[in-house]
Amino acid sequence: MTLDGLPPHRGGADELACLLARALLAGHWQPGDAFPRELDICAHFDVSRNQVRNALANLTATGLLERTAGRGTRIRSIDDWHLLDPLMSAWMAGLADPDPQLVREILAFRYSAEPVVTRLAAEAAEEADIARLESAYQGMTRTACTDRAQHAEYDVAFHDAIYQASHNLVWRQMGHLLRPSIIALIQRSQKSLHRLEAGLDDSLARHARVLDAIRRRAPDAAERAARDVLQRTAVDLGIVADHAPANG
Amino acid sequence: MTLDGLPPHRGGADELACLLARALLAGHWQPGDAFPRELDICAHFDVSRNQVRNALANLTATGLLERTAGRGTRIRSIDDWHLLDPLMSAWMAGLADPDPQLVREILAFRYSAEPVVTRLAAEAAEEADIARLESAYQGMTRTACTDRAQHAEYDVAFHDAIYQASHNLVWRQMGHLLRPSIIALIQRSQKSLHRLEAGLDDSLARHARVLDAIRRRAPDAAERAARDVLQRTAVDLGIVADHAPANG
DNA sequence: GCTTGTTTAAATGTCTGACATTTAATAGTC
DNA sequence: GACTATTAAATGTCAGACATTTAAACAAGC
Repeated sequence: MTLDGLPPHRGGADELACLLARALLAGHWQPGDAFPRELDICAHFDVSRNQVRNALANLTATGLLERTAGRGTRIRSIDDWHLLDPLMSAWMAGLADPDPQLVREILAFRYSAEPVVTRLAAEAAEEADIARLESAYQGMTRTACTDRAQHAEYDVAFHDAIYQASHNLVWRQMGHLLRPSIIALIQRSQKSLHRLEAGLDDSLARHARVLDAIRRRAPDAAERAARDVLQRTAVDLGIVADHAPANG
Repeated sequence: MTLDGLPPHRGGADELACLLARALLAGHWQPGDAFPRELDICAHFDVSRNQVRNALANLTATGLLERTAGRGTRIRSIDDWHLLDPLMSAWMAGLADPDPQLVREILAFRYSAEPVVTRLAAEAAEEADIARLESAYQGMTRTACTDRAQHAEYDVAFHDAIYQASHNLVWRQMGHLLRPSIIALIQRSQKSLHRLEAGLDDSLARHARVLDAIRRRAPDAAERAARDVLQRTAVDLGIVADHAPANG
Protein backbone atom coordinates (compact mmCIF):
# COMPACT_ATOMS: atom_id res chain seq x y z
CA MET A 1 0.00 0.00 0.00
CA THR A 2 1.21 3.53 -0.77
CA LEU A 3 1.05 6.92 0.89
CA ASP A 4 -0.96 8.47 -1.88
CA GLY A 5 -4.30 9.11 -0.23
CA LEU A 6 -2.93 10.81 2.84
CA PRO A 7 -3.55 14.47 3.67
CA PRO A 8 -0.69 16.97 3.43
CA HIS A 9 1.59 17.75 6.29
CA ARG A 10 2.47 21.17 7.68
CA GLY A 11 5.21 20.48 10.18
CA GLY A 12 6.34 18.63 13.26
CA ALA A 13 7.11 14.99 13.82
CA ASP A 14 4.11 14.61 16.12
CA GLU A 15 1.70 15.70 13.44
CA LEU A 16 3.32 13.31 11.01
CA ALA A 17 3.02 10.50 13.53
CA CYS A 18 -0.66 11.30 14.06
CA LEU A 19 -1.29 11.30 10.36
CA LEU A 20 0.34 7.93 9.79
CA ALA A 21 -1.23 6.46 12.91
CA ARG A 22 -4.72 7.37 11.75
CA ALA A 23 -4.05 5.76 8.40
CA LEU A 24 -3.01 2.62 10.26
CA LEU A 25 -5.99 2.71 12.62
CA ALA A 26 -8.33 3.14 9.69
CA GLY A 27 -7.06 -0.12 8.29
CA HIS A 28 -5.09 1.42 5.43
CA TRP A 29 -2.62 -1.46 5.80
CA GLN A 30 -3.04 -5.07 6.90
CA PRO A 31 -1.12 -6.69 9.77
CA GLY A 32 2.07 -8.26 8.45
CA ASP A 33 2.28 -5.86 5.52
CA ALA A 34 5.44 -3.91 4.86
CA PHE A 35 5.32 -0.22 5.72
CA PRO A 36 6.94 2.33 3.35
CA ARG A 37 10.64 2.86 3.80
CA GLU A 38 12.02 5.87 5.63
CA LEU A 39 13.37 7.54 2.51
CA ASP A 40 10.09 7.12 0.64
CA ILE A 41 8.25 8.84 3.48
CA CYS A 42 10.86 11.61 3.47
CA ALA A 43 10.32 12.15 -0.23
CA HIS A 44 6.53 11.98 -0.10
CA PHE A 45 6.09 14.52 2.70
CA ASP A 46 9.25 16.48 1.95
CA VAL A 47 10.63 16.24 5.46
CA SER A 48 13.98 15.22 6.87
CA ARG A 49 14.81 11.68 7.82
CA ASN A 50 14.98 12.84 11.41
CA GLN A 51 11.33 13.78 11.54
CA VAL A 52 10.35 10.50 9.95
CA ARG A 53 12.41 8.53 12.43
CA ASN A 54 10.90 10.41 15.36
CA ALA A 55 7.41 9.79 14.04
CA LEU A 56 8.10 6.11 13.46
CA ALA A 57 9.59 5.84 16.94
CA ASN A 58 6.23 6.92 18.34
CA LEU A 59 4.41 4.40 16.20
CA THR A 60 6.65 1.57 17.36
CA ALA A 61 6.34 2.68 20.98
CA THR A 62 2.58 2.23 20.75
CA GLY A 63 2.93 -1.20 19.21
CA LEU A 64 1.54 -0.25 15.82
CA LEU A 65 4.77 -0.98 13.96
CA GLU A 66 7.69 -3.33 14.31
CA ARG A 67 11.06 -2.32 12.92
CA THR A 68 14.18 -4.43 12.45
CA ALA A 69 17.42 -3.40 10.83
CA GLY A 70 17.80 -4.74 7.35
CA ARG A 71 14.32 -6.21 7.25
CA GLY A 72 12.26 -3.06 7.21
CA THR A 73 9.09 -1.89 8.93
CA ARG A 74 6.00 -4.09 9.29
CA ILE A 75 2.51 -3.57 10.64
CA ARG A 76 1.77 -5.42 13.86
CA SER A 77 -1.42 -7.24 14.72
CA ILE A 78 -4.20 -5.41 16.52
CA ASP A 79 -3.58 -7.70 19.50
CA ASP A 80 -0.23 -5.99 20.01
CA TRP A 81 -1.50 -2.41 19.95
CA HIS A 82 -1.12 -0.50 23.18
CA LEU A 83 -4.69 0.71 23.44
CA LEU A 84 -4.02 2.25 26.83
CA ASP A 85 -1.27 4.58 25.63
CA PRO A 86 -2.52 8.18 25.78
CA LEU A 87 -0.98 8.82 22.37
CA MET A 88 -3.13 6.11 20.92
CA SER A 89 -6.25 7.57 22.48
CA ALA A 90 -5.45 10.98 21.05
CA TRP A 91 -5.03 9.49 17.60
CA MET A 92 -8.23 7.49 17.84
CA ALA A 93 -10.27 10.39 19.15
CA GLY A 94 -10.04 12.36 15.92
CA LEU A 95 -10.55 9.40 13.67
CA ALA A 96 -13.30 9.73 11.09
CA ASP A 97 -14.58 6.17 11.18
CA PRO A 98 -12.75 3.84 13.52
CA ASP A 99 -12.61 0.09 13.28
CA PRO A 100 -15.98 -1.23 14.57
CA GLN A 101 -14.30 -4.14 16.32
CA LEU A 102 -12.16 -1.69 18.26
CA VAL A 103 -15.16 0.35 19.36
CA ARG A 104 -16.89 -2.81 20.44
CA GLU A 105 -13.91 -4.03 22.46
CA ILE A 106 -13.46 -0.73 24.25
CA LEU A 107 -17.12 -0.56 25.09
CA ALA A 108 -17.16 -4.11 26.36
CA PHE A 109 -14.30 -3.11 28.60
CA ARG A 110 -16.12 -0.04 29.85
CA TYR A 111 -19.27 -2.03 30.49
CA SER A 112 -17.38 -4.41 32.73
CA ALA A 113 -15.09 -1.84 34.37
CA GLU A 114 -17.14 1.28 34.97
CA PRO A 115 -19.54 -0.22 37.50
CA VAL A 116 -16.58 -1.18 39.67
CA VAL A 117 -14.89 2.18 39.19
CA THR A 118 -18.09 3.98 40.09
CA ARG A 119 -18.37 1.89 43.23
CA LEU A 120 -14.85 2.96 44.19
CA ALA A 121 -15.73 6.55 43.40
CA ALA A 122 -18.70 6.37 45.74
CA GLU A 123 -16.39 5.10 48.45
CA ALA A 124 -13.53 7.54 47.91
CA ALA A 125 -14.97 10.73 46.41
CA GLU A 126 -14.08 14.03 48.07
CA GLU A 127 -15.73 17.41 47.71
CA ALA A 128 -13.60 18.43 44.74
CA ASP A 129 -14.52 15.25 42.88
CA ILE A 130 -18.23 15.78 43.41
CA ALA A 131 -17.95 19.38 42.35
CA ARG A 132 -16.31 18.28 39.11
CA LEU A 133 -19.04 15.72 38.50
CA GLU A 134 -21.76 18.29 39.11
CA SER A 135 -20.12 20.82 36.83
CA ALA A 136 -19.87 18.27 34.04
CA TYR A 137 -23.45 17.13 34.53
CA GLN A 138 -24.78 20.66 34.37
CA GLY A 139 -22.78 21.18 31.20
CA MET A 140 -24.42 18.10 29.73
CA THR A 141 -27.94 19.32 30.48
CA ARG A 142 -27.17 22.82 29.23
CA THR A 143 -25.88 21.61 25.85
CA ALA A 144 -28.19 18.66 25.44
CA CYS A 145 -30.31 20.07 22.63
CA THR A 146 -27.97 22.71 21.23
CA ASP A 147 -24.33 21.87 20.71
CA ARG A 148 -23.67 18.21 20.10
CA ALA A 149 -19.87 18.47 20.16
CA GLN A 150 -19.91 20.38 23.42
CA HIS A 151 -22.31 17.86 24.87
CA ALA A 152 -19.89 15.07 24.02
CA GLU A 153 -17.07 16.95 25.74
CA TYR A 154 -19.09 17.28 28.93
CA ASP A 155 -19.99 13.60 28.64
CA VAL A 156 -16.28 12.77 28.52
CA ALA A 157 -15.63 15.09 31.44
CA PHE A 158 -18.35 13.42 33.51
CA HIS A 159 -17.03 9.92 33.04
CA ASP A 160 -13.44 11.07 33.46
CA ALA A 161 -14.44 12.64 36.76
CA ILE A 162 -15.70 9.24 37.89
CA TYR A 163 -12.34 7.63 37.15
CA GLN A 164 -10.57 10.50 38.91
CA ALA A 165 -12.80 10.12 41.93
CA SER A 166 -11.73 6.50 42.36
CA HIS A 167 -8.47 7.95 43.70
CA ASN A 168 -6.51 5.09 42.22
CA LEU A 169 -3.49 5.78 40.03
CA VAL A 170 -4.22 2.96 37.63
CA TRP A 171 -7.90 3.56 37.13
CA ARG A 172 -7.32 7.24 36.62
CA GLN A 173 -5.11 6.54 33.63
CA MET A 174 -7.96 4.83 31.86
CA GLY A 175 -9.91 8.02 31.54
CA HIS A 176 -7.96 8.37 28.30
CA LEU A 177 -10.09 5.66 26.73
CA LEU A 178 -13.24 7.69 27.19
CA ARG A 179 -12.87 10.32 24.54
CA PRO A 180 -12.43 8.01 21.54
CA SER A 181 -15.13 5.72 22.85
CA ILE A 182 -17.71 8.42 23.44
CA ILE A 183 -16.98 10.20 20.18
CA ALA A 184 -17.35 6.94 18.30
CA LEU A 185 -20.72 6.40 19.94
CA ILE A 186 -21.90 9.87 19.00
CA GLN A 187 -20.98 9.30 15.40
CA ARG A 188 -22.68 5.94 15.50
CA SER A 189 -25.93 7.25 16.88
CA GLN A 190 -25.98 10.16 14.45
CA LYS A 191 -26.75 7.61 11.80
CA SER A 192 -30.09 6.92 13.46
CA LEU A 193 -31.13 10.38 14.47
CA HIS A 194 -34.51 9.74 16.01
CA ARG A 195 -32.94 7.31 18.45
CA LEU A 196 -30.48 9.94 19.62
CA GLU A 197 -33.18 12.48 20.34
CA ALA A 198 -35.42 9.98 22.07
CA GLY A 199 -32.55 8.64 24.19
CA LEU A 200 -31.24 11.96 25.41
CA ASP A 201 -33.64 12.54 28.28
CA ASP A 202 -33.26 8.94 29.34
CA SER A 203 -29.47 9.19 29.22
CA LEU A 204 -29.46 12.36 31.28
CA ALA A 205 -31.67 10.77 33.91
CA ARG A 206 -29.34 7.82 34.22
CA HIS A 207 -26.30 10.05 34.58
CA ALA A 208 -28.17 11.94 37.29
CA ARG A 209 -28.64 8.74 39.25
CA VAL A 210 -24.91 8.03 39.10
CA LEU A 211 -24.12 11.50 40.36
CA ASP A 212 -26.67 11.19 43.12
CA ALA A 213 -25.38 7.82 44.30
CA ILE A 214 -21.80 9.05 44.45
CA ARG A 215 -22.89 12.16 46.31
CA ARG A 216 -24.74 10.01 48.82
CA ARG A 217 -21.68 7.72 49.12
CA ALA A 218 -23.82 4.73 48.22
CA PRO A 219 -21.54 2.16 46.55
CA ASP A 220 -24.17 -0.40 45.66
CA ALA A 221 -26.49 2.15 44.10
CA ALA A 222 -23.58 3.74 42.25
CA GLU A 223 -22.53 0.41 40.78
CA ARG A 224 -26.06 -0.31 39.58
CA ALA A 225 -26.54 3.17 38.16
CA ALA A 226 -23.26 3.00 36.24
CA ARG A 227 -24.32 -0.26 34.69
CA ASP A 228 -27.58 1.31 33.62
CA VAL A 229 -25.82 4.16 31.88
CA LEU A 230 -23.97 1.83 29.55
CA GLN A 231 -26.70 -0.78 29.36
CA ARG A 232 -28.47 0.55 26.30
CA THR A 233 -25.30 0.87 24.26
CA ALA A 234 -24.06 -2.50 25.42
CA VAL A 235 -27.29 -4.08 24.26
CA ASP A 236 -27.08 -2.28 20.93
CA LEU A 237 -23.60 -3.64 20.32
CA GLY A 238 -24.53 -7.14 21.41
CA ILE A 239 -22.14 -7.10 24.34
CA VAL A 240 -24.76 -8.20 26.83
CA ALA A 241 -28.25 -9.67 26.71
CA ASP A 242 -31.22 -7.34 26.84
CA HIS A 243 -33.22 -8.33 29.90
CA ALA A 244 -30.75 -9.25 32.62
CA PRO A 245 -28.32 -6.76 34.15
CA ALA A 246 -25.45 -9.11 34.87
CA ASN A 247 -25.13 -8.64 38.61
CA GLY A 248 -28.23 -6.73 39.56
CA MET B 1 20.78 15.13 42.12
CA THR B 2 23.67 13.58 40.18
CA LEU B 3 24.29 10.39 38.25
CA ASP B 4 27.03 9.19 40.56
CA GLY B 5 25.42 6.20 42.23
CA LEU B 6 24.22 4.54 39.06
CA PRO B 7 25.58 1.24 37.77
CA PRO B 8 27.74 1.14 34.63
CA HIS B 9 26.33 0.75 31.18
CA ARG B 10 27.36 -1.77 28.54
CA GLY B 11 25.52 -0.63 25.44
CA GLY B 12 22.21 0.15 23.82
CA ALA B 13 19.81 3.01 24.31
CA ASP B 14 17.20 0.67 25.77
CA GLU B 15 19.49 -0.47 28.54
CA LEU B 16 20.35 3.13 29.29
CA ALA B 17 16.67 4.01 29.42
CA CYS B 18 15.99 1.11 31.79
CA LEU B 19 18.83 2.19 34.04
CA LEU B 20 17.65 5.78 34.28
CA ALA B 21 14.03 4.74 34.64
CA ARG B 22 14.79 2.53 37.62
CA ALA B 23 16.65 5.37 39.27
CA LEU B 24 13.57 7.53 38.76
CA LEU B 25 11.17 4.84 39.99
CA ALA B 26 13.29 4.33 43.06
CA GLY B 27 12.76 7.96 43.94
CA HIS B 28 16.30 9.09 43.14
CA TRP B 29 14.84 12.44 42.09
CA GLN B 30 11.81 14.40 43.27
CA PRO B 31 8.97 15.58 41.00
CA GLY B 32 9.74 19.02 39.67
CA ASP B 33 13.48 18.54 39.96
CA ALA B 34 15.75 19.18 37.01
CA PHE B 35 17.15 16.11 35.29
CA PRO B 36 20.82 16.12 34.14
CA ARG B 37 21.46 17.66 30.75
CA GLU B 38 22.02 15.55 27.66
CA LEU B 39 25.72 16.34 27.40
CA ASP B 40 26.33 15.50 31.04
CA ILE B 41 24.70 12.12 30.56
CA CYS B 42 26.80 11.59 27.42
CA ALA B 43 29.95 12.33 29.39
CA HIS B 44 29.03 10.24 32.41
CA PHE B 45 28.18 7.06 30.51
CA ASP B 46 30.52 7.73 27.59
CA VAL B 47 27.84 7.31 24.94
CA SER B 48 26.78 9.40 21.96
CA ARG B 49 24.16 12.08 22.20
CA ASN B 50 21.99 9.96 19.95
CA GLN B 51 21.74 7.15 22.46
CA VAL B 52 20.94 9.58 25.23
CA ARG B 53 18.23 11.23 23.16
CA ASN B 54 16.70 7.87 22.30
CA ALA B 55 16.71 6.84 25.93
CA LEU B 56 15.18 10.12 27.06
CA ALA B 57 12.56 9.81 24.34
CA ASN B 58 11.41 6.58 25.97
CA LEU B 59 11.32 8.19 29.37
CA THR B 60 9.19 11.06 28.11
CA ALA B 61 6.90 8.68 26.25
CA THR B 62 6.10 6.94 29.54
CA GLY B 63 5.42 10.23 31.28
CA LEU B 64 8.40 10.04 33.61
CA LEU B 65 10.06 13.14 32.18
CA GLU B 66 9.00 16.37 30.56
CA ARG B 67 11.33 18.10 28.14
CA THR B 68 11.07 21.56 26.63
CA ALA B 69 13.55 23.33 24.41
CA GLY B 70 15.61 25.88 26.26
CA ARG B 71 14.18 24.96 29.63
CA GLY B 72 15.66 21.51 30.11
CA THR B 73 14.36 18.20 31.41
CA ARG B 74 12.22 17.90 34.55
CA ILE B 75 10.79 15.01 36.52
CA ARG B 76 7.02 14.69 36.31
CA SER B 77 4.68 13.85 39.14
CA ILE B 78 3.76 10.24 39.82
CA ASP B 79 0.20 11.12 38.79
CA ASP B 80 1.42 11.58 35.23
CA TRP B 81 3.28 8.29 34.90
CA HIS B 82 1.88 5.88 32.34
CA LEU B 83 1.71 2.86 34.61
CA LEU B 84 0.04 0.81 31.90
CA ASP B 85 2.83 1.17 29.38
CA PRO B 86 4.55 -2.20 28.91
CA LEU B 87 7.93 -0.45 29.05
CA MET B 88 7.09 0.82 32.49
CA SER B 89 6.09 -2.64 33.67
CA ALA B 90 9.34 -4.09 32.40
CA TRP B 91 11.30 -1.45 34.28
CA MET B 92 9.34 -1.92 37.47
CA ALA B 93 9.57 -5.70 37.37
CA GLY B 94 13.31 -5.76 37.97
CA LEU B 95 13.30 -3.02 40.54
CA ALA B 96 14.99 -3.87 43.82
CA ASP B 97 12.63 -2.06 46.16
CA PRO B 98 9.78 -0.23 44.48
CA ASP B 99 7.85 2.67 45.94
CA PRO B 100 5.43 1.20 48.51
CA GLN B 101 2.69 3.60 47.47
CA LEU B 102 2.98 2.31 43.92
CA VAL B 103 2.68 -1.31 45.01
CA ARG B 104 -0.33 -0.42 47.09
CA GLU B 105 -2.06 1.40 44.22
CA ILE B 106 -1.48 -1.42 41.76
CA LEU B 107 -2.77 -3.96 44.23
CA ALA B 108 -5.83 -1.91 45.00
CA PHE B 109 -6.47 -1.86 41.28
CA ARG B 110 -6.05 -5.60 40.97
CA TYR B 111 -8.32 -6.20 43.93
CA SER B 112 -11.10 -4.27 42.28
CA ALA B 113 -10.48 -5.44 38.72
CA GLU B 114 -9.57 -9.09 38.86
CA PRO B 115 -12.92 -10.33 40.15
CA VAL B 116 -14.59 -8.76 37.13
CA VAL B 117 -11.96 -10.06 34.74
CA THR B 118 -12.28 -13.53 36.19
CA ARG B 119 -16.03 -13.37 35.71
CA LEU B 120 -15.49 -12.49 32.04
CA ALA B 121 -12.98 -15.32 31.77
CA ALA B 122 -15.53 -17.78 33.08
CA GLU B 123 -17.96 -16.56 30.45
CA ALA B 124 -15.57 -16.49 27.50
CA ALA B 125 -12.83 -19.06 28.14
CA GLU B 126 -12.09 -21.56 25.40
CA GLU B 127 -10.21 -24.83 25.58
CA ALA B 128 -6.84 -23.22 24.90
CA ASP B 129 -7.36 -20.74 27.72
CA ILE B 130 -8.20 -23.44 30.22
CA ALA B 131 -5.23 -25.48 29.12
CA ARG B 132 -2.96 -22.51 29.76
CA LEU B 133 -4.49 -22.00 33.19
CA GLU B 134 -4.02 -25.66 34.10
CA SER B 135 -0.45 -25.68 32.91
CA ALA B 136 0.37 -22.62 34.99
CA TYR B 137 -1.39 -24.03 38.04
CA GLN B 138 0.50 -27.29 37.84
CA GLY B 139 3.72 -25.31 37.54
CA MET B 140 2.79 -23.46 40.70
CA THR B 141 2.21 -26.64 42.68
CA ARG B 142 5.36 -28.27 41.32
CA THR B 143 7.62 -25.37 42.34
CA ALA B 144 5.79 -24.39 45.50
CA CYS B 145 8.43 -25.54 47.97
CA THR B 146 11.49 -25.59 45.77
CA ASP B 147 12.18 -22.69 43.45
CA ARG B 148 10.69 -19.42 44.60
CA ALA B 149 11.53 -17.45 41.44
CA GLN B 150 10.03 -20.12 39.20
CA HIS B 151 6.95 -20.23 41.40
CA ALA B 152 6.50 -16.48 40.93
CA GLU B 153 6.78 -16.89 37.16
CA TYR B 154 4.03 -19.52 37.17
CA ASP B 155 1.97 -17.25 39.40
CA VAL B 156 2.31 -14.47 36.83
CA ALA B 157 1.45 -16.90 34.04
CA PHE B 158 -1.68 -18.03 35.88
CA HIS B 159 -3.05 -14.56 36.38
CA ASP B 160 -2.03 -13.49 32.89
CA ALA B 161 -3.96 -16.47 31.53
CA ILE B 162 -7.05 -15.15 33.31
CA TYR B 163 -6.73 -11.77 31.60
CA GLN B 164 -6.13 -13.50 28.26
CA ALA B 165 -9.20 -15.66 28.76
CA SER B 166 -11.39 -12.60 29.09
CA HIS B 167 -10.99 -12.29 25.31
CA ASN B 168 -11.07 -8.50 25.53
CA LEU B 169 -8.34 -6.45 23.89
CA VAL B 170 -8.19 -3.91 26.69
CA TRP B 171 -8.16 -6.26 29.64
CA ARG B 172 -5.55 -8.42 27.98
CA GLN B 173 -3.13 -5.49 27.91
CA MET B 174 -3.26 -5.22 31.67
CA GLY B 175 -1.56 -8.53 32.14
CA HIS B 176 1.59 -6.40 32.00
CA LEU B 177 0.86 -5.08 35.47
CA LEU B 178 1.05 -8.54 36.97
CA ARG B 179 4.76 -9.22 36.90
CA PRO B 180 5.89 -6.15 38.86
CA SER B 181 3.01 -6.53 41.27
CA ILE B 182 3.59 -10.21 42.00
CA ILE B 183 7.34 -9.82 42.29
CA ALA B 184 6.89 -6.95 44.71
CA LEU B 185 4.61 -9.12 46.83
CA ILE B 186 7.12 -11.97 46.89
CA GLN B 187 9.84 -9.62 48.08
CA ARG B 188 7.52 -8.20 50.69
CA SER B 189 6.55 -11.55 52.14
CA GLN B 190 10.14 -12.73 52.20
CA LYS B 191 10.64 -10.34 55.04
CA SER B 192 8.29 -12.39 57.20
CA LEU B 193 9.25 -15.89 56.19
CA HIS B 194 6.98 -17.96 58.37
CA ARG B 195 3.97 -16.23 56.90
CA LEU B 196 5.01 -17.13 53.41
CA GLU B 197 5.37 -20.82 54.24
CA ALA B 198 2.11 -20.95 56.13
CA GLY B 199 0.21 -19.16 53.39
CA LEU B 200 1.38 -21.25 50.49
CA ASP B 201 -1.03 -24.16 50.86
CA ASP B 202 -3.85 -21.73 51.40
CA SER B 203 -2.90 -19.69 48.35
CA LEU B 204 -2.72 -22.77 46.16
CA ALA B 205 -6.15 -23.90 47.30
CA ARG B 206 -7.63 -20.53 46.40
CA HIS B 207 -6.04 -20.56 42.98
CA ALA B 208 -7.48 -24.02 42.48
CA ARG B 209 -10.97 -22.72 43.14
CA VAL B 210 -10.52 -20.01 40.52
CA LEU B 211 -9.37 -22.55 37.97
CA ASP B 212 -12.24 -24.83 38.83
CA ALA B 213 -14.86 -22.10 38.52
CA ILE B 214 -13.57 -21.01 35.14
CA ARG B 215 -13.48 -24.60 33.94
CA ARG B 216 -17.09 -25.06 35.06
CA ARG B 217 -18.02 -21.76 33.35
CA ALA B 218 -19.45 -20.46 36.63
CA PRO B 219 -19.14 -16.66 36.56
CA ASP B 220 -20.42 -15.97 40.06
CA ALA B 221 -18.18 -18.55 41.66
CA ALA B 222 -15.23 -17.32 39.61
CA GLU B 223 -15.74 -13.76 40.74
CA ARG B 224 -15.90 -14.79 44.39
CA ALA B 225 -12.87 -17.08 44.10
CA ALA B 226 -10.80 -14.34 42.48
CA ARG B 227 -11.64 -11.97 45.29
CA ASP B 228 -10.53 -14.58 47.80
CA VAL B 229 -7.16 -14.97 46.10
CA LEU B 230 -6.28 -11.35 46.64
CA GLN B 231 -8.16 -10.93 49.91
CA ARG B 232 -5.31 -11.76 52.25
CA THR B 233 -2.88 -9.39 50.57
CA ALA B 234 -5.50 -6.68 50.34
CA VAL B 235 -6.11 -6.95 54.05
CA ASP B 236 -2.40 -6.87 54.77
CA LEU B 237 -2.01 -3.67 52.81
CA GLY B 238 -5.06 -2.07 54.36
CA ILE B 239 -6.91 -1.83 51.08
CA VAL B 240 -10.02 -3.50 52.42
CA ALA B 241 -11.46 -4.41 55.81
CA ASP B 242 -10.81 -7.86 57.23
CA HIS B 243 -14.20 -9.44 57.72
CA ALA B 244 -16.43 -8.49 54.80
CA PRO B 245 -15.72 -9.50 51.20
CA ALA B 246 -17.18 -6.47 49.45
CA ASN B 247 -19.80 -8.07 47.23
CA GLY B 248 -19.96 -11.67 48.39
C1' DG C 1 11.70 51.88 42.02
C1' DC C 2 9.37 49.50 38.75
C1' DT C 3 8.59 48.20 34.33
C1' DT C 4 10.05 47.25 29.78
C1' DG C 5 13.08 45.86 26.19
C1' DT C 6 17.62 43.91 24.74
C1' DT C 7 21.21 41.04 25.07
C1' DT C 8 23.41 36.78 26.24
C1' DA C 9 24.02 32.06 27.65
C1' DA C 10 22.36 27.55 27.83
C1' DA C 11 19.41 24.05 27.00
C1' DT C 12 16.75 21.02 23.72
C1' DG C 13 15.41 20.37 18.74
C1' DT C 14 16.74 19.71 13.86
C1' DC C 15 19.33 18.98 9.69
C1' DT C 16 22.84 16.67 6.92
C1' DG C 17 25.94 13.28 5.30
C1' DA C 18 28.62 9.48 6.06
C1' DC C 19 29.18 5.07 7.95
C1' DA C 20 27.85 0.55 10.58
C1' DT C 21 25.03 -3.39 11.05
C1' DT C 22 21.61 -6.55 10.00
C1' DT C 23 18.88 -9.12 6.81
C1' DA C 24 17.49 -11.53 2.70
C1' DA C 25 18.22 -12.72 -1.77
C1' DT C 26 21.54 -14.19 -5.22
C1' DA C 27 25.19 -16.31 -7.39
C1' DG C 28 28.86 -19.50 -7.08
C1' DT C 29 31.31 -23.75 -5.72
C1' DC C 30 31.95 -28.39 -4.26
C1' DG D 1 21.46 -30.36 -3.94
C1' DA D 2 23.48 -28.14 -0.02
C1' DC D 3 26.51 -24.96 1.67
C1' DT D 4 29.08 -20.60 1.34
C1' DA D 5 30.43 -15.89 -0.38
C1' DT D 6 28.75 -11.86 -2.35
C1' DT D 7 25.80 -8.14 -2.93
C1' DA D 8 21.93 -4.98 -2.30
C1' DA D 9 18.82 -2.72 0.64
C1' DA D 10 16.92 -1.60 4.69
C1' DT D 11 17.29 0.35 9.53
C1' DG D 12 20.64 1.93 13.20
C1' DT D 13 24.42 4.98 14.70
C1' DC D 14 27.62 8.62 14.81
C1' DA D 15 29.46 13.42 14.63
C1' DG D 16 29.17 18.21 13.92
C1' DA D 17 26.99 22.28 12.78
C1' DC D 18 23.07 24.99 13.16
C1' DA D 19 18.12 26.52 14.71
C1' DT D 20 14.93 27.59 18.23
C1' DT D 21 13.29 28.30 22.65
C1' DT D 22 13.79 29.69 27.33
C1' DA D 23 15.33 32.18 31.35
C1' DA D 24 18.23 35.15 33.46
C1' DA D 25 21.20 39.33 33.44
C1' DC D 26 21.35 43.84 32.27
C1' DA D 27 20.30 48.45 30.72
C1' DA D 28 17.17 52.30 29.50
C1' DG D 29 13.21 55.08 30.42
C1' DC D 30 9.18 56.74 32.76
